Amino acid sequence: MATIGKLAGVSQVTVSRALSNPEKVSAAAMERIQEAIRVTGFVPNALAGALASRKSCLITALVPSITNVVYSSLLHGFSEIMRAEGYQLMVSETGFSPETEEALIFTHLSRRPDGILLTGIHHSATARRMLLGAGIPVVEFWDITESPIDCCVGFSHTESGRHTAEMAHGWGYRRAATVAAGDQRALRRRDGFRNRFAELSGHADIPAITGEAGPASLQSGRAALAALIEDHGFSGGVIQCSSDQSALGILTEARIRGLRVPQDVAVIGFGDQDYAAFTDPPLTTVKVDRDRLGRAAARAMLTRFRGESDPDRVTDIGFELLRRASA
Amino acid sequence: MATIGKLAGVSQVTVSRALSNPEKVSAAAMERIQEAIRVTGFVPNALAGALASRKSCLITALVPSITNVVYSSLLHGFSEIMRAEGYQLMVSETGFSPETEEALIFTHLSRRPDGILLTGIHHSATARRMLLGAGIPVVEFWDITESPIDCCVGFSHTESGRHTAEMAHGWGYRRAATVAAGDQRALRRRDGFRNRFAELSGHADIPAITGEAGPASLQSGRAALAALIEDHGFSGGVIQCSSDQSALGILTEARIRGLRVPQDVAVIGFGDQDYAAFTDPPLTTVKVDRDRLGRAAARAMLTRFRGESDPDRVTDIGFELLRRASA
DNA sequence: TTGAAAGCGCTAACAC
DNA sequence: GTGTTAGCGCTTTCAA
Repeated sequence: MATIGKLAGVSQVTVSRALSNPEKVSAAAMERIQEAIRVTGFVPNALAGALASRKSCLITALVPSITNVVYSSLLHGFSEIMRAEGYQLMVSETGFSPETEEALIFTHLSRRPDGILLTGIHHSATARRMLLGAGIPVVEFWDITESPIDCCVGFSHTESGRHTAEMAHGWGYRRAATVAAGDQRALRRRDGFRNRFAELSGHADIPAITGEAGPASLQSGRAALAALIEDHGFSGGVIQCSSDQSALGILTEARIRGLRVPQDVAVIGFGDQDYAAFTDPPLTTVKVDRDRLGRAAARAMLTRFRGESDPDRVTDIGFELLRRASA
Repeated sequence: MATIGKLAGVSQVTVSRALSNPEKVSAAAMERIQEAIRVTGFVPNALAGALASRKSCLITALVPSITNVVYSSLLHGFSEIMRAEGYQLMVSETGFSPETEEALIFTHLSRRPDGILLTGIHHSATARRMLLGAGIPVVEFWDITESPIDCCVGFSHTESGRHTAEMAHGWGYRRAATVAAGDQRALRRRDGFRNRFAELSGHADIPAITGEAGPASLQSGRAALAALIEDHGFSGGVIQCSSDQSALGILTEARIRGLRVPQDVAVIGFGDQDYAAFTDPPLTTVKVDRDRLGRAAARAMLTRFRGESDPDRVTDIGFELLRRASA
């Protein structure tokens, strides 16, 4: 900046102002400064700027996995809004591990972000302490709780499971099974479903296949149906899956085994992936408006930046069970 | 750090050393420092550290879209290795737009990353100038060229199209069509295919449906087959698609129209998404080892950090046509 | 409208 | 092993 200033015949401070408060610089000086910038290819150092102004224009996000469309599409919507406001996003993957999350929160906080976005509402005690100590907006998304660190926007996973059970029971299903990935939220959807379906149907024996924490794959869905039939004596009914991926696997395995969907096996997925409407048969699934969620999370953060008093701490964006032909 | 020092009875510099060169600090001092850190919940300021040391431990990446598994899985592999070496990743989406890319390169460079990762080999002149001026490693991935900015790792899209044409012709197909998204690389795969297939079959009329730049969707695939049949009089043969997504759309539309795959319509996708082996029929598709690509890109960058002389400028990781039942 | 001075929180180079 | 000094490249006051 000093160099630019020399070239333009002004001081370094004026260059700084030209970049951040253009209206406070005379047109003549402005022109010479811009010319000097063009000639030199000057790129300001945002690190120094952030250090001096205590504003990094950086938002940090932690998600379990970026290859999972559920999270990446959320980040997409979120970052789109934040970028329009001048904020950049730094993302890391926790791989569904609380320990990794804790370590990453420390690393991220050391970059002095203006805000932080976290997945889910369960964080280690140390993590909570660091977050609180950082004194920046924290938004937890994809789940809700009455006691967020700062604020949260999402929906109740337990409720989505319960609702799925009620609808399935309403459609006449009397037998059920569940296939879930091992992560916190998938398990709560599963439990919500099992408890409610048991209440309604009077059958407490609802076979459950539980995978590892981590992304469910089509393969794991296929294996799950095989296990359900061969190891658990599952002989028909509705299967609640924790993702559309595993639901697609079940559809595939069912076809290979000559089972009719939904007559012999009915399938309900979760996520409403873009292919869900085009599987054979089309997948009945729980849809969460991820675009809206991403935007709501961005709005919550921006509201906090503006320092508005008494902003909403918890935003429930709900879910919707889309009935298609698979159940 | 000064506060920590005071609590531990040492100077601020010793605290700094305790964190970055623990071996240069006495065990006694170390212990008191760590205790003070624990008590205060101190999180060092990486911004200030980066400013002073001219090393940000930040890698910046630009991809067209993070919701596209092709790119996100690459980032996943890349960041995994980089994180193990102490580097964090900042990602932004260009949305397939060169203008956006240029603007983002400027923004990213202002954060003084230690290296930058770009998608593809086509960048604006201004972008190239900025990149060169930054004096940091630049790795371009997902494509190759003889004249990278710094280095590139990927494969030849034209060649993958040509190879697909040769194989399809070898399998006995004599008629073809293409369905491509509008981005640079999809178009080169398409052109490679069309040129080679025309040479081999002697039929120069290969109907081509070209979409917008941006992610192809299942829907666009369905629409493409409809257009092929209704507008282009396509009456059978093999269809080369620029993604598995659109290929799945074609499979879907074919089933709805009562067309047999591959007898009436044969389909070849691109990407080998995780569901490709499980569609009905399983999808013949071009596979690129994305994990390997991500790792190769990371290795290229790390090699440059070590300042090794004469590192490989271009790494071709190739591709593979997986024949399944759809063609 | 512009500039001078101070300082953001750290690391690098040197002394002790 | 530890401390002192001098910046890193900006923004923020304050004064002119």
